[in-house]
Amino acid sequence: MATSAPLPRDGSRPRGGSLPRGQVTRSDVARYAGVSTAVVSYVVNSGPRPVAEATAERVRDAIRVLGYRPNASARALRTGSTQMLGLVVPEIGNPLFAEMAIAVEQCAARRGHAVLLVNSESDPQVERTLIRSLTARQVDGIIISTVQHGSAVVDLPTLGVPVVLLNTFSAQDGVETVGVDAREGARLGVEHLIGHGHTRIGLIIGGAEVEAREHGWQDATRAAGLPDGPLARETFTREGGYRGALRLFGGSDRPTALFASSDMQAIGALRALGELGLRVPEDVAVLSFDGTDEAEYAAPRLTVVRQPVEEMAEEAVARLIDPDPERAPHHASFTPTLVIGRSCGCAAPSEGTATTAPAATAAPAPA
Amino acid sequence: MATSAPLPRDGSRPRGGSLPRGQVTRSDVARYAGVSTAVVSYVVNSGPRPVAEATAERVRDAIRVLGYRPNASARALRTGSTQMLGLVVPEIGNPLFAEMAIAVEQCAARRGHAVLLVNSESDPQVERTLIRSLTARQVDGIIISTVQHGSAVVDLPTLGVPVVLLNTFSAQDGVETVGVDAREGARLGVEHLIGHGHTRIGLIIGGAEVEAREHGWQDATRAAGLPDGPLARETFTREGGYRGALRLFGGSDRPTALFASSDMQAIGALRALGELGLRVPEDVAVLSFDGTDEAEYAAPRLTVVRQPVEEMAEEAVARLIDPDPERAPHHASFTPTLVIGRSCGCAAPSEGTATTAPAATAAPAPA
DNA sequence: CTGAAAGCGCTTACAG
DNA sequence: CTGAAAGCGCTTACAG
Repeated sequence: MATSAPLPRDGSRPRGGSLPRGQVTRSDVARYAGVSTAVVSYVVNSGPRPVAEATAERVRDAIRVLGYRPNASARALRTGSTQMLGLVVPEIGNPLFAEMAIAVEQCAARRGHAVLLVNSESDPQVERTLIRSLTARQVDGIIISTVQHGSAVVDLPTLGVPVVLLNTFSAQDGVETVGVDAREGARLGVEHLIGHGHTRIGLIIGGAEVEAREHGWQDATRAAGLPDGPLARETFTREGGYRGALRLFGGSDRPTALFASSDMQAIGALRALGELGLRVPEDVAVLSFDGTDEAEYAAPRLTVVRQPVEEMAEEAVARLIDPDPERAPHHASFTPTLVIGRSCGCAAPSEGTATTAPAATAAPAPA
Repeated sequence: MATSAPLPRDGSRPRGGSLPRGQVTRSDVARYAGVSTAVVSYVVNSGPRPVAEATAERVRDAIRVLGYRPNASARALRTGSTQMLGLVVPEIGNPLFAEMAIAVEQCAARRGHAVLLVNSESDPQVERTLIRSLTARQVDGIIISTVQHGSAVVDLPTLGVPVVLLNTFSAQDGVETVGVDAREGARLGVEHLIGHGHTRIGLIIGGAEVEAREHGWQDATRAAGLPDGPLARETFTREGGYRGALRLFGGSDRPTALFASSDMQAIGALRALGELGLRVPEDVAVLSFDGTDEAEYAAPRLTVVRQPVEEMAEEAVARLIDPDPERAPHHASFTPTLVIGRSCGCAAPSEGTATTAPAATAAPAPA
């Protein structure tokens, strides 16, 4: 009735004795409990067949005594699911992506999935290789947070595994996408600066292509009847922000406010402004896009347009793990919110109680 | 000669045709190339048997045409190795651990291993669960960066998988450990502050237990014949540093310098000092332990005792992947270095060229 | 140099 | 409620 002893392949497995050494398999458990291996599976997985309580108890005892742990590789091979998700980020050193990785990992963990994290360092070639290696590892789905907005990251459909693009501003053909309404977010932020009386607002942004945050910045200034401010294209890093701010504010005809497309750039800009002898917010108001923890501890605390990172991560994970077969791939757009700090010139909202959460939160923008 | 067509288990596999749909297996490749499945393996793995060049070429063609990708779960089941490493960090939101995760991932990738990253949020209970779940996923080894310095994280030997403790200050019984010489690092930093003429140097540190950084701080002050400065125990976070600094510097008899046990705490302290109306470095000199990117962009730039994160990660990964069977588990201690910024009161070393690397680096401390 | 076959540890129809 | 058996996709002695 019990299955036969496992055949040693190289002499390293035990030949006798009741407590097997080395990896304990379900067949050891079956033998110890005096049941078939199928029953062990039924108990471990609570199904798909019912098991008499007395039998189940014997199996659970055996599992405890032997210290049995199911082999995930075998299970994955059999079921076709590894219960793993891949996450591709462009740079984990950027707190925005670090926070995103945390959020994704926690959402996935709640659903019993682990996360294989890879870091492309913003290199499209590396990104492609990493995505391929993730599929080779049989992940059940891949979340890609890419810097390559316009371009096709990789030939997604040939991947043979569900993909969702996270941190993408707009819909893309045939791919699930999740992102923030960056245009509206930028508009909201710049509008706030205009509300403080600024009429010349610089922009630091990335890449070469015109994207949503630049449009939002224009939307706000044009709606107020103002001319476009000056603009600097730099990488989404502290250094990029530093260089951009030196350029925008180093001359005589400088703007009185800055909208930075990322917290990292704003942090770099703060240093540049300090070196130029400009005070924030007295001489230059600063507002940035992202809303990471680091921005909260910048000096002065940054006023930010906050991306709802947790919600976005949750959506991406949910779509991968519980896809809606009814629906074609679509784009989920999240609404960013304004979080007031000190860098925009508002009165300090929570001076002296910096240990708690962000201060005022503006109402979500109208759809 | 070619193996038979795969048997569909549920009708989803193809019944005929030369180009299989769904997952392409090595048996499809074998059939297409007119060889046995063994030969496909030999080609894919470049061994263990030699293959005639013409045959190998046919196999490579078949692989290309069919888009074959080996199934990692099957390979793992057969070989007993997943080519995956687990990495446990206490909080990925702390840039020190984010940088460590990047370094580990890159070292592992160079050796063909992927990294399963999990985040315990400094909860020992969660940490235990995560470690167990990592072993259940058959990782080849686990790198644990824990906050639980003194205590046994988990019953490591029963895990049945190699473990190295990263970011540990001292040796531990029967476990591989890798860490920085924190005592010497702290001594080095505090000595530097004393060199600036400070005689009363506060310390912000974590946890409840006395550890290496506290000893190093004492070593330096006592060696200079100074009394111990005041001390605040807080979490290793920006908030912890903020609270600690308010306590240490909020009274009348305040120190003139601060040694923070982590960059995060120093960042929080900078805010507190600002709110107290104290200038850095004029009124209070600040120096911290870690040396993350964020510290470089603090205002003012922090002078830090830098942990060689990349080297430590490399060592940890190497020990896991290429263990030395000759040697008993031991502790690898790395030497930290002093990196001068502006917060300690030194003349600014690279003002205006902040886009490049850190400035002066002190010689490594004597062994 | 190449192939037939066993087996890694699981899950799950199928038959009792 | 329980068991015998097939099969997931690989690798690798073993035999030719």
